[in-house]
Amino acid sequence: MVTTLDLIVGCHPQASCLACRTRDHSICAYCRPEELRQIEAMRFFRSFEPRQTIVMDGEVPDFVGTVLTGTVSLTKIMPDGRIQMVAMLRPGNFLGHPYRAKSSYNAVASTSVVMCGFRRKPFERLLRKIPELGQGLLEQSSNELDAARDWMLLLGRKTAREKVASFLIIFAREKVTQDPSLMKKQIYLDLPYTRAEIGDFLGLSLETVSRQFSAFKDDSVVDPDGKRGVTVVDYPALLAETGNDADGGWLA
Amino acid sequence: MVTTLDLIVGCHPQASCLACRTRDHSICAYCRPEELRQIEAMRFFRSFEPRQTIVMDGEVPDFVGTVLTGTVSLTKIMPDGRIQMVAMLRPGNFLGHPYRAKSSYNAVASTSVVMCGFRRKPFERLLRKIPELGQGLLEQSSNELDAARDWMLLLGRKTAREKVASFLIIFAREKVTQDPSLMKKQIYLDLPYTRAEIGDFLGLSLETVSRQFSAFKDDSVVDPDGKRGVTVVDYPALLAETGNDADGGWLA
DNA sequence: CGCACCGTTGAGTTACATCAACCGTGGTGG
DNA sequence: CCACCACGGTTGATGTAACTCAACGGTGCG
Repeated sequence: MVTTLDLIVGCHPQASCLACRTRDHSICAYCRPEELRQIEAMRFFRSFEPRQTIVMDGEVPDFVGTVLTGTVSLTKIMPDGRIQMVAMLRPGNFLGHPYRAKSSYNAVASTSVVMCGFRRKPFERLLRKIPELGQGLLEQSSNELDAARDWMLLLGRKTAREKVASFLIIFAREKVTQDPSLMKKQIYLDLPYTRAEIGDFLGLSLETVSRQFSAFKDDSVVDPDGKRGVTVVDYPALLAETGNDADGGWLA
Repeated sequence: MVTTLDLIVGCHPQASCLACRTRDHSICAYCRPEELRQIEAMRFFRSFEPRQTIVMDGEVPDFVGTVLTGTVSLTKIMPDGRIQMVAMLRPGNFLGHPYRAKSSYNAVASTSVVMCGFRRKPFERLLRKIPELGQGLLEQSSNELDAARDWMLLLGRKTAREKVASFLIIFAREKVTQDPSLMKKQIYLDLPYTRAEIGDFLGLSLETVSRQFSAFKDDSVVDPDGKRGVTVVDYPALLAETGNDADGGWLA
């Protein structure tokens, strides 16, 4: 029997991880069929609704896992309520730190999310048995570190305009790398965030985010639809507004 | 024969890694004497002068390694010259990403630095042979990721005053954890940075950094000596100025 | 219908950057 | 030896980018 979840995930839970669409971009990338079978025996799927919190800051999560579909956002909150987003996990990315007890951030599903999870302790055992998993985990961690550092440059030194351009480029580039011909066409993006959340992402108020969107619209660079949709009208122009040189950063 | 380098490092190069003072906080922490012997055979020491650059952005470094003494700063530079520091490596921390070619930041020695290094390729081979090294590396990476995320909250959401307080607390806490009685005493800090560099650290101009130092002096919280030295007069007060709740972050 | 939520836009404020002057220190070379 | 300069730190005056407060419109939902 094929369930909705199966369709979303792209494989039947009882089928092999071999069929998993996101495997190549996940911690399982280096695993061979033999190891995948061991992993398969312990994994389970969990799905989350938009705005549902997955892990709370300070909490000891009993599960870790890979995002299969949707977007998970990691945020930090100051005692007085100021919020900063500190990571955006997309399909293939891993949530949780093995060997670490408390979480140091909130993890919230920004869209509908399906994850391939493991209970923490058994996963740690698995990790000791399968060094390839460790390599995958290290690679994930290094990628996130790179992203975090690009993000730090953005937060510390970029103008509001550059921040918003950089934000949009992250999503646009994802599509452009899939289909390079898009670079010269219009690119429609369905952002997983509200203006307020984009503000939390960029260290801006929601009003300035909105104003920058309007400014780019006036300059015929992007065309927001008043909701979460934006179409990038002039990709090269937008890229030039980020303050980076051509290939700069993120998931580069 | 014991050289100056030996004294700094705390062990003779020809002696065992067992004598290494920073081993417990490094990627070697999980290695057993047998593995340490393998590592020993490949490591070499390198020292750097203050302000000497270790790796350049875009360059392919042929060496990776652990900081033994001093402070190494990782910075990113925008095409127009804006600078943001993105990591501060202290003794025990690892510089470089195995399996990654190009560096995505500049690494500069902020003080005199001694590193325990490896050529990149042989290190990658070592890494495959010794899974414990991988675990150490993963832990380092996770720690840096945590630090980077605290830093992102700082850059995105904190005021100049909170930023400077947080900056000072990083160094003060290091001493306090060594000797908790210091918490109620005056703590002298020899910062490895100029005001301009602190600005690059915090995403501020050097002038506002200076002004915040003066403001804290007026409030009898710290007492800068006009150079790189500062004595923290009231540690709890400084802590309260960071905007975090008591235990908040960094190398916590 | 009424309400909650999201986005936009305007007016006024402010925290920080920028520009600029000044001081103390240490190094260098005449 | 001292004149000179480069460098780091401090402080003041001024400008401005972004925040805050506030009002208003559209959309979806109970």
